[in-house]
Amino acid sequence: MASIRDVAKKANVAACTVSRVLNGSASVAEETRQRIEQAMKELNYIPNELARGMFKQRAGIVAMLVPSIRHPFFSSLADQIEKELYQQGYKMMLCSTGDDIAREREYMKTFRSNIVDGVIMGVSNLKDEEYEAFQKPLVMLDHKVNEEIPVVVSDHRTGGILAAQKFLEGGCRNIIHICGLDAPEVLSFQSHRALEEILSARGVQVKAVEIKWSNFDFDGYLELAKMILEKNPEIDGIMAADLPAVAFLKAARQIGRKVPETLCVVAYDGTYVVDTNLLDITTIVQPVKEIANRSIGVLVDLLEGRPAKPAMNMLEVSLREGNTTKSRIPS
Amino acid sequence: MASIRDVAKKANVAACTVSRVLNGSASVAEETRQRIEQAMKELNYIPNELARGMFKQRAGIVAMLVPSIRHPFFSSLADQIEKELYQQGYKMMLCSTGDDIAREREYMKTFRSNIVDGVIMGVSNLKDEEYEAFQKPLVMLDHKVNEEIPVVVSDHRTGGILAAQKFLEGGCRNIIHICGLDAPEVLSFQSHRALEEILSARGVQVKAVEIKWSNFDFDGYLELAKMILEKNPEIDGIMAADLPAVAFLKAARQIGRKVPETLCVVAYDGTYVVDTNLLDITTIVQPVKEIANRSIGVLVDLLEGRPAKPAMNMLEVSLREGNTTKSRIPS
DNA sequence: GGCCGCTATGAAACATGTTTCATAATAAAA
DNA sequence: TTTTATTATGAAACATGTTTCATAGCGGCC
Repeated sequence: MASIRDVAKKANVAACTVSRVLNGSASVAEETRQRIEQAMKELNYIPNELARGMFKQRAGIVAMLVPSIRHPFFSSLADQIEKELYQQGYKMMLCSTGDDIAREREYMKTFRSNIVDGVIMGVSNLKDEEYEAFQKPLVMLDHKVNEEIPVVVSDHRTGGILAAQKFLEGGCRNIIHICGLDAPEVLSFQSHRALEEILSARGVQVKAVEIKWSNFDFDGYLELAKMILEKNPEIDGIMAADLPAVAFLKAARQIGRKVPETLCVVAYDGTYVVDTNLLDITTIVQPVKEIANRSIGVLVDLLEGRPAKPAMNMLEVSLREGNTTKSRIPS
Repeated sequence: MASIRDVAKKANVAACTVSRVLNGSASVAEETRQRIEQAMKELNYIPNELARGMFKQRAGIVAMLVPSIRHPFFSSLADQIEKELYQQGYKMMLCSTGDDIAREREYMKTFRSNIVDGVIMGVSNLKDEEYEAFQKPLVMLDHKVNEEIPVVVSDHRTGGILAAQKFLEGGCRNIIHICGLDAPEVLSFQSHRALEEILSARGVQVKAVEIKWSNFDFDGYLELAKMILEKNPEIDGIMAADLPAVAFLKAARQIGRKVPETLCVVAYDGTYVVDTNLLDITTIVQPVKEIANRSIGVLVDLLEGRPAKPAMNMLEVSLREGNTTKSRIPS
């Protein structure tokens, strides 16, 4: 690999002059510049980004940590994030934890070693102190650590409210909510709070069933869905992420439950998984593009020393009405 | 950020001694070691991987370039690749081109600048010379450049043959194959060749319709599918990647075509998209795990200077029979 | 003619961790 | 006791690109 000094030697100048040509950082005589450019071409020279990054204290890479890369929500989000980063001149390092805490901790440690400039945390199972001790710019998704570390989050409370309305309109009395792990900092749990608040007030039962996001396996979801529906025939409403929601629809069909007549289903996320379904699924849609845009906006501002935006970034969700819920109950 | 010299100063030793403790590369007196470890802890020291990589000429990162990160096949593959890389001590940089040649070229240039050690190419729209000129270890997926650059590929020919048999069993006479861009180096096109070879010999029509993998949008596929089915009522067989295959199933239902009675559908890839469908879809399954395993195996051998395996790595596909094809035609 | 200021360029230092070579000190062998 | 081997450690060089500071050359101005 040709280095800047090889180029310098070939062009009969000092290394610093080559550097000046590379960066346009100072004036170089036209004749010298041409000689240097010629030498670079002949040696097929490409500057070593590691060395550059060492000096600049910048790697040009942002890490994103998610529970699973193939999960449709996270792969859609990573896709958008990579596009945003590309536009801002950064590359994306994408890592998954499989919801394994040790792995999350290990990756966080790696990220501190100057190999990335900042991190988007799409998973957060460590203790708050561990995020606070992280000395680089960090953007948390769906998880509030403190007033300092920026968070980007969908308005899950509204998501819960919109879903609750659908269940009420459908006359449902027993709802199951398939959700992520419960923890006060996990903001997506707000949807559950809202759901419970509204529905309990009307005497509707709401039960949470927790599952992990990683290592998702559709057949597992399907079995779970069948079991739940068979053991609890009184269940008449389901809220779940796209994939488990679809599993419930498939299970319902297999055991002969009519949707939406005797079972209302609301999917949560709005990835392409709901689009591919033969049914038109009622869905709470998270604004993936805006989440990516805001996350990278906030992170890059931090990285490049621009004034910090507010730490809390809440983005609107929307309801897409399908026919897995009833529009109005005949009274 | 504390550097190795700060640690050295605090522990009253030279930097090289700290380095020896870090790497266990030479003997250090027990008492000195403890003093150094203490200093590292107090300073919250983490070695700078950029500097390390510069010396070692190794970044510890492998790039993967795909047309789209959210495409289910590529996100599943990237997921497995990341897991394999993790086990081998590498991190994954995941980049997408959106099938844009300029972007692919730009990323390839970036990858040469020592920021990654090697590349897995899940997309390949450049000229062969450009891959040949790339001076780092490279593994191509589904694309043979020459006898030197390693390729990992599914046995698409067998995939085509298996599908052809299903169409013959179902008595289909007019097949449409939705496929990627035609190019002699794109090995996935072998499935089309096989399909055509076998079916033409039996007087069955086969037509290829080319689409791009990136920026896939299910509604677009759905429109395309409807248009094709409506304009060509004679079509009675479809082979397509999971997502467009599902689009055809949805389109068929919307315009009242019976599957499999009057339309046989074979999906190609076998991602979770086929699992989520309410129908049990006949599918040619690519061995994603093996592709990831083999790709990283070959790449890491190259990176670590182990003897090269054969350049061509062909992996078996399998057929998963569902009920979107007919098992046997009543004669 | 002498001083000012600008352009072009190089030498050297720096970013950080690693390695080679040299040296001192101690232990073992003769 | 002297020689040899071994252990522990540091100084300096290296990997590569960037920046600061110094210097030389040249045109313009009074």
